[in-house]
Amino acid sequence: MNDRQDTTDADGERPARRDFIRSMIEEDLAAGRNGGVVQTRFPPEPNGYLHIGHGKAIALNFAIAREYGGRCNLRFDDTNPAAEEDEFVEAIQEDIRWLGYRWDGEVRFTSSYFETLYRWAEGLIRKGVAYVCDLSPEETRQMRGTITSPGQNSPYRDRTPEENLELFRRMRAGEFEDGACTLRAKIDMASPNLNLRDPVLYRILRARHHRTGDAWCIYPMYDWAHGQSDAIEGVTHSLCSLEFENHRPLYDWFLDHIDLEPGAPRPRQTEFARLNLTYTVLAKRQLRRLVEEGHVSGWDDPRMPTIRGLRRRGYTPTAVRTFLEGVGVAKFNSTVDMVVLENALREEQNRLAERRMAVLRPIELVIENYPEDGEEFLEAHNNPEDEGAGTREVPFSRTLFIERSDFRESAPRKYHRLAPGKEVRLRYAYYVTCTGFDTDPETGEVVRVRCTYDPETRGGDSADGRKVRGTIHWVSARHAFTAPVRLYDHLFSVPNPMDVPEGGDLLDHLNPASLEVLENAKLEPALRELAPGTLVQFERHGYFCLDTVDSSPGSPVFHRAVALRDSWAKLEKKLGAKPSGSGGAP
RNA sequence: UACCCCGUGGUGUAAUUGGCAACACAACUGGUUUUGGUCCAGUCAUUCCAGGUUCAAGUCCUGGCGGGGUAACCA
Repeated sequence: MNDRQDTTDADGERPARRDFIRSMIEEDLAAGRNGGVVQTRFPPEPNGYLHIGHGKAIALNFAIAREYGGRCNLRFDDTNPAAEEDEFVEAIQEDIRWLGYRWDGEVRFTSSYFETLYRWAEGLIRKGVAYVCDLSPEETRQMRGTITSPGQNSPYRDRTPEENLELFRRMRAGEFEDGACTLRAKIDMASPNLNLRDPVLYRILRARHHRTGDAWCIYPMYDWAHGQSDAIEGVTHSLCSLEFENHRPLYDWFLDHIDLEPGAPRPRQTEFARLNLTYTVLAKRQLRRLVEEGHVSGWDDPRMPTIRGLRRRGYTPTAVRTFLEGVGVAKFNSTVDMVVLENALREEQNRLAERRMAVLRPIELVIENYPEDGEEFLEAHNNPEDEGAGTREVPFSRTLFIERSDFRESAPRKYHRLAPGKEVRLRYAYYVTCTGFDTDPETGEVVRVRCTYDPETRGGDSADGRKVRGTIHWVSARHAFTAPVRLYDHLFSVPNPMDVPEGGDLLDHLNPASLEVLENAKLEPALRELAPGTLVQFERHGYFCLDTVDSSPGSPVFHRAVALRDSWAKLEKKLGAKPSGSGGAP
């Protein structure tokens, strides 16, 4: 678990880019703070699956530790047994490892520090800065005041340390009902920072904890547990998201009031903006809703922004990391365009993925001058970007399938594909010229395209040097196999789904076309041997893989991880948008 | 209505800490191309506004304006 040998990145490299956090760390280093040590941590609560937003925090913490020769712990912040489960402890570790990050030493748990935390709490009581309060949750809330008005002191605020100590021990011993009392810090009920209005340190809660079982019936609150756990682990830089900014004074207050080892590093909290992505949501609550209400197939649905969803979708750890480490970090709440994530995959896979031919929406193409029973095998490059990927043989015959969209009864302007009288290249095969097409007498729909081929152009080159503008992909009807192919699109149809008009619902923005299943895709034979999860490029379409969940031997299911850029679609849209009067052919 | 944080191209981040606003993505032009992919070249910002300090301000000061966060015995 703590091995580092398969960490993909080299250790100790200085960051190529600087941000306010790295600048601060370098300042600390220059000033000789913390004895030149940099230590971070990733502190998830084990109450759900990780998503790409967590990925940003993971990448930040682990990358910083790596860059400065420091350490990064994985610590489960398990202080609320009512919400946490072992299942998530396992899943979270798996996801972090999949991303390619390795934490230092053993996995940590805040629950391992319960005893130390408890002792420190008694210390606060002895110093007279913590007290047992018998107010009910509702009373506590009411007396805290509001955002614009100060709170009032609890009537239990002035109990003596002796009395508090006894009460606190009885709390731990289980002598009081759940919710009967709390331990609170005695700070300032009039503070403009609500977090300093005598925050609760411990509540009584009889719930079975996933690690400590029934050993405790009092549990520390986040604020009390977090900074102290950082201190215990020697964390120097405690990075968290912006909403904890107002907690920082409390974080520091606790550190000031416990008895830290002299000379021990004092952790410092620094906040950064969490990741937002267009066309999706990154809030645990919303994601859970999508799963529970069945709008997706589960936490690993390829449309989900969860780490598991991305993995199943076909994203590679390096592509995700490239994205994560490239988005930068700042204190400004921003939203990164989903295309940046997609682009990271495309860019990587352009170099790596082998090419195959797949016809997603087939229409028959008959080569009238090709021998009825003819068959030959043509050589195709597996990856034009990588000579080392070699070549393969693709079967060719008289009847092929081509994309429906590669034929038009009459060619619009700038359309370089098949239309009556037009010549195109069949990739790695021959030039063909369209001679006609057949339609269904009932519907008028084109059911077959006819053409003749030029035998002199075998392989896709003509000796006379004539140019064809279009190259289309194809599969041999006799040799191809049929399989379902799923096309995924954004889960939501608007860039910011959280922007819901009054009375509306987030789900109003769900994209009804986020999943399209093509049941009749025709695939070249080489695709039969594709390993599950491996990405290949379907030429002219995008990067696809065999679904790891829904495929079974003999019945493969393919899906698209990300589409190729499609500048024709863009052009066509633009041409179509032009008023018909102005753009007509001469 | 209180307190805290933040405002740099369409988007996300830079700017040697006061010295010609840079990189990536997107968009748009053009070129190459047996993927309308890739690749190559080019275009795209008076740094939220108004004052002030300075030879010089994205950076420092003042005041506005705008956005976000905060009132769990959640994290």
